[in-house]
Amino acid sequence: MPAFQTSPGMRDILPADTARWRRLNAVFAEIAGSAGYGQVITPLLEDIGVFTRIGDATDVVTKEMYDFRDKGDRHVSLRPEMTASVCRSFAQHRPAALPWKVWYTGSNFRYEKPQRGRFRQFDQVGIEVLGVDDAHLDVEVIALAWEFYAALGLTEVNLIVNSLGEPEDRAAYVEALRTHFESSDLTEQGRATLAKNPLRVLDSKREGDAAAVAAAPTIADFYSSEAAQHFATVQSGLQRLGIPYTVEPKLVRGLDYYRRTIFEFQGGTLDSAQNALGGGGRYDGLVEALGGPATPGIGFALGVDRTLLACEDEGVFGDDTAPVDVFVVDVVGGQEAVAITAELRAAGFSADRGYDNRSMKAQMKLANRSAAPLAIIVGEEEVASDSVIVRPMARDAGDQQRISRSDLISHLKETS
RNA sequence: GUGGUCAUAGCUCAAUAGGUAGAGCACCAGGUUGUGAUCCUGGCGGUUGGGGGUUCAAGUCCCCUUGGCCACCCCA
Repeated sequence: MPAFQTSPGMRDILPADTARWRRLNAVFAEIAGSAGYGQVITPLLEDIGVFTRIGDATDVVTKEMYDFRDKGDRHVSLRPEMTASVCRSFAQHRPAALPWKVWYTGSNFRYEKPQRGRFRQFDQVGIEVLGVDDAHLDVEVIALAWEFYAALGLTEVNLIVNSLGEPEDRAAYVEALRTHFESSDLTEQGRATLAKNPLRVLDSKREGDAAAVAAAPTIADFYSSEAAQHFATVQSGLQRLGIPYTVEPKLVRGLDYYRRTIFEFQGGTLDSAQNALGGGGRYDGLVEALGGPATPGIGFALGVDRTLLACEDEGVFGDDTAPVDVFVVDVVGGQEAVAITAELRAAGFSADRGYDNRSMKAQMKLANRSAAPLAIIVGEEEVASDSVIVRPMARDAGDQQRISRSDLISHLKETS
């Protein structure tokens, strides 16, 4: 066992996997960029107040934050999510041109018990839009996430939407829920949840709570006409775009700041409890809570790790390896390889080489393992005749050739 | 945080009722003078996650601890 290993819930992403990470991020950046979103990069560390504004009924804030006092005695926390940071950034810089459309990618930290698809340091990609109340924006935001999954090649993704209504609707509904559950048969844990946040009882997976949850009042009965209209516009927009969705009246989300439209993407292939690939919603009021002007906002965050798990389940990744163009085998000391790889790279070819002056057989094995289509071989004969061997590595790629040393680059350019 | 389960070479796993650790892959070196991918031979490699206990003897039993996984919880 190694003397040191990663902390619980944290891990190294090794070269074998990072290609997928880069692809995922590249796809996301492309989609967000094509819709007029700019990237925002916010600090990993924020004043803890930025996050406590999110709400005191969510475990993310009350139990799971990596908070501590820095050397200046500031109470800070590693960010447990991105939305609050983005809203803080908006309140701090007050961009004049609205809407402010941004996307981001990065790590978040939550001190939870790790499981598959649930890490203490986990990555998200997401977007936030501040300053527009339009229900059509809700449609755009949801559609972008949908497009992203499609662009990755995922097909088993289910979109679930709901509306929490206007703040007053939501408040009235919460009271109705409280009344209902207080007179219902709930488990002990269910009662504890009820005391903190009645909405979350709807999320219970305990059998003992199932009957009470099934009999609970539904949010749809509490919508004001504005909320109902907003939600109807969102749904008709999704239909117009041909995006399949399911309305789930019992969908509630973990963070307390959501109002009106909320949505979640579930992976059809993920049978574990961690099947939420991503989610988001409207959070009008969050910027104000962070000291900014009253500003409507909406966005989503998608879990990179879970999305990658879904990609793996659906087999959307082909061969990730990106071999170099050329592998240089030098059995005359290595100086030739130094010069040749430098020339090749300067000419635009990617090139790797063998080291430690190993035997030709050993270096050829390295060349083979590198999957480079071509090997350049330099031995005594080549040095003596001022030439190199250019050897195609594939079985059916023909014979090797001896090329004049000075013609190497031009020869490769002609044949590639 | 609660409950359950697992932990053996770099990786995937073996090891009869406790008797003192093995295979495949990978890696390295050879297979008659420069050339890989197949094949053959050999080699490297583990105080069996860590600590303590029971026993003549523990990878195999007990306790503690660390970590993975699963469920609850929470959420992406």
